[in-house]
Amino acid sequence: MKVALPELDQNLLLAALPVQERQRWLPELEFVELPLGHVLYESNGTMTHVYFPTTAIVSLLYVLEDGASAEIAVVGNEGVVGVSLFMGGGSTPNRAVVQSAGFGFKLNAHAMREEFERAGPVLHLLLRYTMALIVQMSQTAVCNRHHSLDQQLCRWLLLSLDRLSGNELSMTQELIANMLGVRREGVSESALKLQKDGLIRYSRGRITVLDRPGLEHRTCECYAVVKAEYDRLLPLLKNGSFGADSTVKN
Amino acid sequence: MKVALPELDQNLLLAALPVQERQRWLPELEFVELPLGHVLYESNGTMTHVYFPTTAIVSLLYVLEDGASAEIAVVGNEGVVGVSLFMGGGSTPNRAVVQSAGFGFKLNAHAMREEFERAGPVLHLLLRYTMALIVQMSQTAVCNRHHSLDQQLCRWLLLSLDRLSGNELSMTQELIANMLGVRREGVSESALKLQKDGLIRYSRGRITVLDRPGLEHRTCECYAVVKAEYDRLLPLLKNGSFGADSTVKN
DNA sequence: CTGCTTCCGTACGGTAGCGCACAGAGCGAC
DNA sequence: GTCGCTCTGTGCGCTACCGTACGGAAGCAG
Repeated sequence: MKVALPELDQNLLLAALPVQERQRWLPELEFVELPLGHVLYESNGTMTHVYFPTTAIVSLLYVLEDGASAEIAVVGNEGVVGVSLFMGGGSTPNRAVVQSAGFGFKLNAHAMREEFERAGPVLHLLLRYTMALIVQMSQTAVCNRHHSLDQQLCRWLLLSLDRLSGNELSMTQELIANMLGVRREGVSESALKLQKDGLIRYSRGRITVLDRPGLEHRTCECYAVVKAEYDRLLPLLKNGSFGADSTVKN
Repeated sequence: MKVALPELDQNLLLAALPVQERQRWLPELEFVELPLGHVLYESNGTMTHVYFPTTAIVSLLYVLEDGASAEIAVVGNEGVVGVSLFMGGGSTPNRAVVQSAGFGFKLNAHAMREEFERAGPVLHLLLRYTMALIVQMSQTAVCNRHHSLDQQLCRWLLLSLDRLSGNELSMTQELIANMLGVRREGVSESALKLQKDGLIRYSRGRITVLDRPGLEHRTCECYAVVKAEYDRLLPLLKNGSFGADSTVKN
């Protein structure tokens, strides 16, 4: 019973797989490097695989006709990139791009669909994750409407931080601006405020978070809502009894 | 074989049900009136039913702590309200409120889940619809970020129009403002521009659309993208062969 | 007709973020 | 070193939208 591959458990969805499914998937899963900026899917492009990030973070970006962009949601080791493969349709008008370099597993579309069709615990797991993703998207929509750049930057930093180990992220202001759909100069100003107040340290694409509670205090409610919803929908335990009792009440 | 109930076919999802499922659902479906302003779900509230609007339009609103709000998505006769019932979780941080009075069917949670568990064609139908909903949400997010109120108003009018028969909608500027998450005065100004240019006529909560192509010309790309995606994912034919061949390629 | 309520038009100062332009600072290449 | 590139700070006018306030118009009730 070779259920080795310790990297597997770094992705919470993979970690939650029941033993049987895990066995089935093992030969199909491919451990890949996900370098910064790598585009997993282009908007409306064909999707040949789904990705389960372990240490990487992937942004779902919407790119408008004029080139302007905005982040719709972010996926890290808690999730999977490419839900439309099993949800149906097979493509979305989004671009999926690696926001923070790292690794992950990829699984080919066929295997994914086949597993999904079994309608077993994996289906429910994936659907519940998708539900969490929906919540994140809708929160992004209101946040874009109502909250200040200062608040959104904090939210973004926290969301990224949650998906990384350590308290440092490498990210230029230019890239953050693309994600948030704002000007680089705006990010510069907001980041300076945070730096002046000792919450972060910033230098040429390296951000060190010094005061996480401080960030949480400054951000809008959106961060907490999204986090709470992920925790509620995906109460993933590393000891992995998740697949067994997979139906959330209500 | 009593597959009567002509109202059933007014909701495209119900219309697309294979005969067998239709028979099973009939005794469970309840035809209800959905008056303007009626709240189907409160944020994070328990959901006892899902709703299939026929002539009504339902808005999924996010209401912030300070009372500000924004529309996340809109559901009419093409869809179903309450996806989190089958997706998992059973609640969302959204409020579902009737934006345009009309009718619809409601189905209790138990029946819904039971059907979903059968993992038949209905599951795929619902998931594909959910995918379309996701696209709408993400489009809303970018639109909120990048497009002008003028454009968004046009988009909103068109989305509503698509879900109604006729070219008239009854809607105060106050309500539209709540949906778009802007000031009423802003809506007033934008609507006036449209009126001056002869695209709509507005009077005390009644909007008559005079020049639909004109609206389409003024709106942002978001409207077309969402519409195209709905058409792609839910190519529903009224002659209802949809359930039979329910797997979209790719 | 009178009065009340709802809905809509308008005005005005305030501000967050944009577009643009440019200067300095860190860092690697040579 | 020094050149060149990337990344970051800063300034300035501009626009869209906000908050607030008020007046008028349409419609309903008596």
